[in-house]
Amino acid sequence: MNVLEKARQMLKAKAVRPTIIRVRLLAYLLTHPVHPTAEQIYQALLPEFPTLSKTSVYNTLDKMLEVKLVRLITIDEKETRYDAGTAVHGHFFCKFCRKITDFAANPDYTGCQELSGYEITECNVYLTGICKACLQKINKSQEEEKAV
Amino acid sequence: MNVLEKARQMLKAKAVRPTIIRVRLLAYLLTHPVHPTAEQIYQALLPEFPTLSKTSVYNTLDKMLEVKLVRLITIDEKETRYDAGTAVHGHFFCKFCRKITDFAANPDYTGCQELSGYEITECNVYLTGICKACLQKINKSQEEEKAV
DNA sequence: TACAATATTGTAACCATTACAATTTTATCT
DNA sequence: AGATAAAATTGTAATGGTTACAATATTGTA
Ligand SMILES: [Mn+2]
Ligand SMILES: [Mn+2]
Ligand SMILES: [Zn+2]
Ligand SMILES: [Zn+2]
Repeated sequence: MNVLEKARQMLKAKAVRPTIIRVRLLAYLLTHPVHPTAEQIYQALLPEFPTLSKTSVYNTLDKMLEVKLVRLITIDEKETRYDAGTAVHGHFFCKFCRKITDFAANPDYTGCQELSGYEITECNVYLTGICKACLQKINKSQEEEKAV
Repeated sequence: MNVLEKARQMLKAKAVRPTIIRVRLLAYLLTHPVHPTAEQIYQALLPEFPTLSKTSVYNTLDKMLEVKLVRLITIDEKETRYDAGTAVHGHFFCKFCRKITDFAANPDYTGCQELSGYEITECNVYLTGICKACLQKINKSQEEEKAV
């Protein structure tokens, strides 16, 4: 089953009409797990849907958020990002390249005193720092500076 | 030592000039650990500083973020909130009353494979749901509905 | 095909945040 | 104290992501 059919199935399973835009947008998220912004999604779909409006992107994302096919990533305060990854996982945000990467995280706060009696529906673990690739770049440029 | 003097000390320790606005703003955060927005901070300080500008609030907060006297809470995608709480802790966001409460959380991701070689500078654990008080309100109104 | 419900579009507005130049305050030196 | 320079604060305007809303197009059903 290709990704378009998969997206269609996922939408149907959540009783969301699998319109062409919804299917392609969800398929885009599934095949591009880089936590894109609404703007990036819009730009990516524009060639295929020349009349696409950004409002449709937001509407579609809102719909999918409602039924939990997509989750919101607010680690970058500048703009919201979206993730079709359903499995529980944490997010790391690199301050240099601004990329967001996944990592394994499955925190359990059921035993937490302060939260007893609370109903928890979403969980996000956000780490911020510098990724390996950027650290290497920084080290390299520092060495070059020393050499001069 | 009162909170103003404490705020002054904290600023000095971070080599940030303890100007009157900075001292009062930090003192406000220390005495109001409710994770206020920039707007709320501005409104709270306005009576004391009638000429206060919102730019100053943002400037002051940015300065304190730089030296880590304050941390950013991005759990509510609508607006950024600020926290002078330095100790490691998690945040719970109630979708109904929009209050953010603290809870004990000290995740350790040093052994995480995906992050080996990464430099982690910030850690945020965000939980979203419905707080105890709001759940009780909802239950009560549901009972009343039944009764009618 | 006709109809009603739903989805999509285009435009304008909203609003938190930022840019920036002008003004004021502060620290330092004579 | 007065002069000077650096830093902080202010006011205004702009930015940009997001939302409101009415008009248009598409879809499902009979
Ligand atoms: Mn992810
Ligand atoms: Mn807190
Ligand atoms: Zn990076
Ligand atoms: Zn609540």
